[in-house]
Amino acid sequence: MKNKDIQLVREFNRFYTGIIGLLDEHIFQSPYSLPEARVLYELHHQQPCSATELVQIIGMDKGYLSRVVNGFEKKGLITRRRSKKDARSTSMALTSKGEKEFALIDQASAAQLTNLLSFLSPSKMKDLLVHMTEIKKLLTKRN
Amino acid sequence: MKNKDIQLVREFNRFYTGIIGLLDEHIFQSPYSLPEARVLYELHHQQPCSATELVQIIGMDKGYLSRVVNGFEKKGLITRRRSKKDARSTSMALTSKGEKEFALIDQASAAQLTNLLSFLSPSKMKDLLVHMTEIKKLLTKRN
DNA sequence: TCCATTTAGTTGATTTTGTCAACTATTTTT
DNA sequence: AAAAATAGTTGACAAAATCAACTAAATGGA
Repeated sequence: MKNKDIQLVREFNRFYTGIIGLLDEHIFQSPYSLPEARVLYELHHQQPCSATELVQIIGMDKGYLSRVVNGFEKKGLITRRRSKKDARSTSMALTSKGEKEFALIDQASAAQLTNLLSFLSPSKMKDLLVHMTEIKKLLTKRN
Repeated sequence: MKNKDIQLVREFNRFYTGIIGLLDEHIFQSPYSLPEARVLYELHHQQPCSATELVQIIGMDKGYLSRVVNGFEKKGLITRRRSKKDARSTSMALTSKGEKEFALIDQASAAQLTNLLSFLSPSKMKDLLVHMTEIKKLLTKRN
């Protein structure tokens, strides 16, 4: 593997880290922290699910997650009930209020990205997607 | 702009955030924190430079940077001297020890990436670089 | 020149974020 | 039934980041 190649990939990584940082900024104007937003996102997509599942997906400390999730419950964003199969674990899901909050963040995030990409012509946008798709394919090992 | 397009870009962003997170992990085995490593990186590339310059480039709080940089000085990684033109600002540069530390981190980082990409054939590697270059072009506004 | 304003950097206080280990209550294994 | 493993909680702490007040120097007028 060529050294120069690695340097170029690193340069792209630095570049894209900046882009992602830019996009994460919108969260600072919301009442949720980045990790909270991430939990909300995964809850939306995984529900119903247990804390352990979220820990595995997000790679977050379980103690930390426990607090985040307790906060959500206090705010009425989620419901929790003990699993009947395994009384150690709880089954979590977003309440309609939780879904609303998620939708708010999610839409703001999409809007921010839309804005960031607004200068792209439809054809350039298509190109962008092709490149992204290809990178994802290339970096997802199995084949 | 199509809604679906935005969703796809967001999916790529999530995917790539994971990749970058994976790569950042190597830092946890080094005696430097992520922000310290970042400062070291920028010092290496910008030196000689002032704290204000680093603040602008990295987008870091100046108080925070001040502490990081003071720590570096105590460890003998950098030298500082008052600028003659403007006695408020200091001109910083890496010492040879600082350069050595930077090189260690930098090489470890490159090695980690090399490892991550080791399964790519030379031709796939070339493809990857093409896509990255194109994305960078597309997202760098001016033209 | 003098004075007000701006700028570079430091410091203390505080908040936010994340980590770790101990602990309870269950479940699984043997 | 005892031992080991697992889910989640909690307290203590450490690391990362923010903010405002402060010193010292520079700058831009009146």
